[in-house]
Amino acid sequence: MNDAQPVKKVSRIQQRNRELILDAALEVFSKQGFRGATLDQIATQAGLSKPNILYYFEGKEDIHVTLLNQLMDTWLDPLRRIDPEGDPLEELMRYMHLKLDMSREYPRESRLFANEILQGAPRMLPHLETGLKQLVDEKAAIITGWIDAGKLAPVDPRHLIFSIWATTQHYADFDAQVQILMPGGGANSDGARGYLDTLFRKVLTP
Amino acid sequence: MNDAQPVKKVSRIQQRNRELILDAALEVFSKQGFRGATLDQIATQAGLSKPNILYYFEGKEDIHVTLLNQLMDTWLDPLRRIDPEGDPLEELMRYMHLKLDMSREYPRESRLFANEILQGAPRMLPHLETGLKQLVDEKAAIITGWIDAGKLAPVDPRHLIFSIWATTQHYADFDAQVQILMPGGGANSDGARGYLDTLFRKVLTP
Amino acid sequence: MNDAQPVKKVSRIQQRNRELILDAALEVFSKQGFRGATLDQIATQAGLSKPNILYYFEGKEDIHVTLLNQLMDTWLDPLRRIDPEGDPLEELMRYMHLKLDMSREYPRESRLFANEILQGAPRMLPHLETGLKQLVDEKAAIITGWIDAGKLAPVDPRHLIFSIWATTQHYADFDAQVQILMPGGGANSDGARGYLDTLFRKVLTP
Amino acid sequence: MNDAQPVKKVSRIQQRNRELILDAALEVFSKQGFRGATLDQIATQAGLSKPNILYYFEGKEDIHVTLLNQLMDTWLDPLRRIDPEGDPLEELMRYMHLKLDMSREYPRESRLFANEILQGAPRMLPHLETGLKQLVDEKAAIITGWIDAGKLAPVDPRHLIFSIWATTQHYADFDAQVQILMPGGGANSDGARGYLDTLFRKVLTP
DNA sequence: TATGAATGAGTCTTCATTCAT
DNA sequence: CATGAATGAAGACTCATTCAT
Repeated sequence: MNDAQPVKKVSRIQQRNRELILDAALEVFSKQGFRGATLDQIATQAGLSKPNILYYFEGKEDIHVTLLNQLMDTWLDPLRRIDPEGDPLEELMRYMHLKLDMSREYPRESRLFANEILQGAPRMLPHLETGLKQLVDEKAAIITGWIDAGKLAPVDPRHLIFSIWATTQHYADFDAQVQILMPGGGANSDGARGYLDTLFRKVLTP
Repeated sequence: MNDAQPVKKVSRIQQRNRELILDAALEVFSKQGFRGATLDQIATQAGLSKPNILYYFEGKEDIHVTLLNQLMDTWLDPLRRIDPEGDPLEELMRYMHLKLDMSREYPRESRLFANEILQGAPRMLPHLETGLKQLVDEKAAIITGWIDAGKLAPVDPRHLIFSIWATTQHYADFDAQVQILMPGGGANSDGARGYLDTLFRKVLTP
Repeated sequence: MNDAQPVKKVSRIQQRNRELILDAALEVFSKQGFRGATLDQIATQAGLSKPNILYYFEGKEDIHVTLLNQLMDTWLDPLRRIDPEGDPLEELMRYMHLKLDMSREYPRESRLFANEILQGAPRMLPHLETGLKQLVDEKAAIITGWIDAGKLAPVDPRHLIFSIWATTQHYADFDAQVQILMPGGGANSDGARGYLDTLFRKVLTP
Repeated sequence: MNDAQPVKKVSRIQQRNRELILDAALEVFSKQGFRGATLDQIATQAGLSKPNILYYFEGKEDIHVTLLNQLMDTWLDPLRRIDPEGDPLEELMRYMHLKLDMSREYPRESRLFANEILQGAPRMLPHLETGLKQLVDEKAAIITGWIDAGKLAPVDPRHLIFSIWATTQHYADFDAQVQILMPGGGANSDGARGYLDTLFRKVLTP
């Protein structure tokens, strides 16, 4: 039970440092964008030396791509979970709330993604064209089915999805603006939740 | 009547070149972000030499700030036009449609703005804190007045505004994604207009 | 007669600096090889700043390739001049002496070339496979014709050419060794000329 | 009889690893030159880790110097074997053929040596100035004696040696070029042997 | 012996900006 | 007004070598 596990120990340092680096990079990339970020900033943020960063990743781009790949999975998970067997309205409302939660909990990831799409998604096009498109097509079909069954108001499913993305991610991506414009600096963030609940419930209810 | 007017002639060239540069810079900044853009790209795009660019502007930052300043005016114009005397629902619906038009006609401006806010608005904070905040406060008060008068459904006016911004600008800022996900590459863009009209009409109708 | 020629003046600076750089690069590359040479050394040798070097050339490789391209022409010129109509023995002896002269006058070029071939000619293969091969084939045919006409002793023309190259370039490429081994430090360099004259005259005379 | 012999065992591993490293280093140095080679390449080629390489050698330079030292002995052996008592012409012809054999069998060593001399022999000057020079002087005296005895045609013995070196090593050092220029890619390598035999026999025969 | 991890000193290259005309 | 030439500062990446185990 007290077996030495030197191999795993080594692996743990690797694991730990890769995570340190990815977290630091997420911080920096999400704030500065890919071109604006420097390895120096990432290294400082991670508490490692610059060459040590390059011991764990092949280069700046490698770090960025690794982040984006990891992100896609987490990011699309709520959409994947929309259950064709569930109650249509509640499934979609739950999806919207999950997206809002993610914007609140993972604003850096949201901004990283926004940055990438804004630049034309140079490093994500393949991901979007395969994984994302397929998933959206599938879920759009489900929504259409619900509408045809009279369980939802008739709306274009893709524009519906866009509007959920746009309104929820707005609180992460445009946070600087939100903080300025909300009385009390946006501290009372439940306003958004209530408003968006009303908004989407009204548009979806048949 | 045949007086030479060198000063004005110069001024015209100046005017023209400043516009050339700003247009080129908008193109480049909106695609690459501030840090990702280079003076070389802007110069090439403008058809001018690099030192000549710096004859008209003090530096890269100066160009960027000038663009943002110019942008703010145009960008906020539709909001300013919301008429306290008009019909509440129609005023807000018109505002939303104007914003959607702007996203369609001026996507570069939208992306430039999005880039800036994403980075934390380092070069626009003053603008936001004074001009924008004041305007939003003022219009929020108007909306609140309309709600209190029973002419609109009761919604938080600021979150309403955010959702209008988010949903309309989405089509400019996340265009790369929209193009991939919409059947036919998003060519039929009237779907968005119809959907958003329904969305906001439903949430606003008392 | 004293017309100002501003355009040419500009061109002259370019011309002059490109030559400065190429000469400096020849010095450095021929001594250190491609990988061993640094832009710093070339810049110092040329009396220019490092970024200024990169104003005139696209990079280290560009300088190297430019040098090699220029070199090929000069280097093959003596071979090109072998005249099918001339006296066979004298044509070949003249060629050998020209090659020896070039080793004496342009030892840096010889070493640059030797370095490149030693590394497997990574940046010259196309040149060798087209220009050089064609030229050697052509001259080999001429030599074969002379041999068939009984005007030269029967030798393999390609190995003959190789031996001329090897023996003459040796005095440039292996100069460090020659200097050590020749009494008087190889100052009396006419020994080589006399020896090679005898060597090739004996092997070529029918 | 069952005594453990850890020291000798260790020594054997040491011996084996030093040889692995030197062979790998020869491969890499001869292809890339000293500056162009990296410890990583040598380690990979040797199948050892980089720090392990540095356990056996003090550094990159140490490996290189060790290689050159080992090389000198082997390399000069054929020259040493020229027998003052033997038949002059046959001794020298045998020497030439031995050198040609070595170029064929040990091209990496030839290139390593050529690289070093090309760079001005920075790490071999002492060797050349003592061992090599003394040996060449000695053999040159023998050749001179043979010439004075009328057993060889009168040629400068040092230039004779240079030409033997140059012509035979050419097939190793300039192999990339030879492969391109010889019909059939130089597969039929006996042409060189016959040609050089003729060449030197003619120049040496009194 | 052996190696995963780490780094200081380069090395190439980019770029906003300045110089000189 | 305009631009060819030039550069200091910074940035990504390499590599021989050292550290820690």
